Amino acid sequence: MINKDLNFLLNMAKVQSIVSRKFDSLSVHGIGFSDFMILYVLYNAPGQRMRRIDLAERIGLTASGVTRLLAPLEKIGLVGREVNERDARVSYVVITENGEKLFEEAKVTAEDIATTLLPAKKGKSIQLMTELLAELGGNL
Amino acid sequence: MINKDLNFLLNMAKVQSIVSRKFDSLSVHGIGFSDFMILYVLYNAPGQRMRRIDLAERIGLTASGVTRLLAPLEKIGLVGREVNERDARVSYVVITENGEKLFEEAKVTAEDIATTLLPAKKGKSIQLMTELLAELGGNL
DNA sequence: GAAATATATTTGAGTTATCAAGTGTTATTT
DNA sequence: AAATAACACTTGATAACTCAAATATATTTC
Repeated sequence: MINKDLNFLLNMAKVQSIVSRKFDSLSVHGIGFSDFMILYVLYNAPGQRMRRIDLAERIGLTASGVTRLLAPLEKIGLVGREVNERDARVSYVVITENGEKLFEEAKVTAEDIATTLLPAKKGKSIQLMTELLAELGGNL
Repeated sequence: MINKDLNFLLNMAKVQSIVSRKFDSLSVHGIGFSDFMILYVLYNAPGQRMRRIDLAERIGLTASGVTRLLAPLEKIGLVGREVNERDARVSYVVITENGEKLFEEAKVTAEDIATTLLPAKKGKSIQLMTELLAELGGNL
């Protein structure tokens, strides 16, 4: 009916839709899936800081999307903003202490949800899929 | 840093984001990714028709989302609406002749894009991932 | 058979993203 | 050094969803 590649992409879209809805409905400590992703990346970034554009690239969104996601996170104090002395175009995003704390808590919940969602005994499949995703740009 | 299951889900989210953006920017015959999915499912449904709620379940969206996606598709004549004589709550979605025609054209483009996006030689990985996705509800 | 419950769909309000265009700054030409 | 291009980011308009509640039927229970 449809080739394997397209079939794969359609099914990935469907699964992603189901998974993200389940994640958000379990509402991991008041933040959404993308917010969690941002905190995760910042938490592990050298100096806990990144340029907005690099952050966007890293999580697979556009710069615009990142600007809009960060605004509320900044407002509730999970991230902060720092200028670059050498280049006034750049403004770094920094994870705050509160952001780190919240991430550490949310991480536990998120891992739980992930493990619940994924069928056990699929360790090897997950490994393979993670490798394939990495080749598709999923190198978070 | 983070367990394998969660890492997998984060990477899937990222890849999905990249893929769907690429798909939509190539604008497959004026319809979006989800629209394409709807036409695909209807095209292959017995009688080319489905209840809205079954369609929603099938593509991994909510009934509400389906209602909103169908409205413009109906307006441009790619799908139609039919009542169920036995149950007045139900209204079937039917793919129209124009809808079928457009799907057949869009399918070619979509398959091309999918194949371009996925690295060649990954036949076996795709197979495995498709199987795992099926276990996660990705049985389109 | 009336009342309570369940089901299919739509709607109102809000969220999370997009693209294209705008702003301000830096780097590169010429 | 003035003009041009490139870059980082934000903003306005819009799309594609979500959830919770509303509407309109059907089905079950008593």
